[in-house]
Amino acid sequence: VPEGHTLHRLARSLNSAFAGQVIASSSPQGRFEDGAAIVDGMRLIGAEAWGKHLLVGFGRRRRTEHWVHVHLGLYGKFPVHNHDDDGPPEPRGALRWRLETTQVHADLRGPTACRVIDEAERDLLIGRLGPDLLRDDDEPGDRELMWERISRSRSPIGGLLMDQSVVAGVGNVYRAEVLFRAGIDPMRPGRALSRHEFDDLWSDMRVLLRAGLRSGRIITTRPEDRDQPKGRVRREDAHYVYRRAGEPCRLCGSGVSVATFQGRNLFWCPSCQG
DNA sequence: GCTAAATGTTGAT
DNA sequence: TCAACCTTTAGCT
Repeated sequence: VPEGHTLHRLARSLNSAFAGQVIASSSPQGRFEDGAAIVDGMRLIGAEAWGKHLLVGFGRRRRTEHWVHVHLGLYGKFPVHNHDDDGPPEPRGALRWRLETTQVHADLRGPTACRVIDEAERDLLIGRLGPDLLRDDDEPGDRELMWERISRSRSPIGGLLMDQSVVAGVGNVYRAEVLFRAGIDPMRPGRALSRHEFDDLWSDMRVLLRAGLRSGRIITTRPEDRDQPKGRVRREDAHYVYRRAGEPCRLCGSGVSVATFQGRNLFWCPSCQG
């Protein structure tokens, strides 16, 4: 479930559960033993998301002394649970990192990255990421930077949107859906986009990401394009092209295509995306 | 009940 | 190009 919106939601839920609290930290699985021990007994100062990366700050007082960098990868999970006076349940399976207070615990499983870093490494990480459209501290210059990057590139726009140094937080679902909504062929070189097309793409990406942040789901279809326009959006109604290979396009009825591009499945409608 | 594939990235070959 | 990460779900039996 992890595109950018998931990580921002995770940062929120970690903050409401732990921010300002002294926490116990452990690695039942053992693969994060040393790191978990460093922040054990420290105060969790705050969690923040940058694209698909999560940074959790710890310190003895108010100042952050260590960051834990977490990346969920394809199927990592980091759910927060309440528990009663008996404490959290006995760890089961591969539990990389557990954070706990007397009331709540959070269990991290299956991450691609989980390591303790310092301020300099954090700056390095953030520095290699493109603008994150879900952060409210983004500057107008970010958009220009992204336009420069795209308008100078011969690479397909479908690849550029997945490049975290071009834009942070967009994944395979948003990539496919935002290009469909814009009517742009994923294989079109970045430099072949007009400024107008880019601006529309940028705005729509922001709209879709923010909707995902609000609802916790990636829903990109307009009600009138769904098979069932009313009520809760069913999973099979949520997207225009993502994972709909062979099915009829919601707009033109012709078959949705799929191809492997850079090791990932790319979905698009050849007739709507010119 | 079992298998394959998945919203991602890194590092080795 | 591929294995690793090791969870969850869809689809098939």
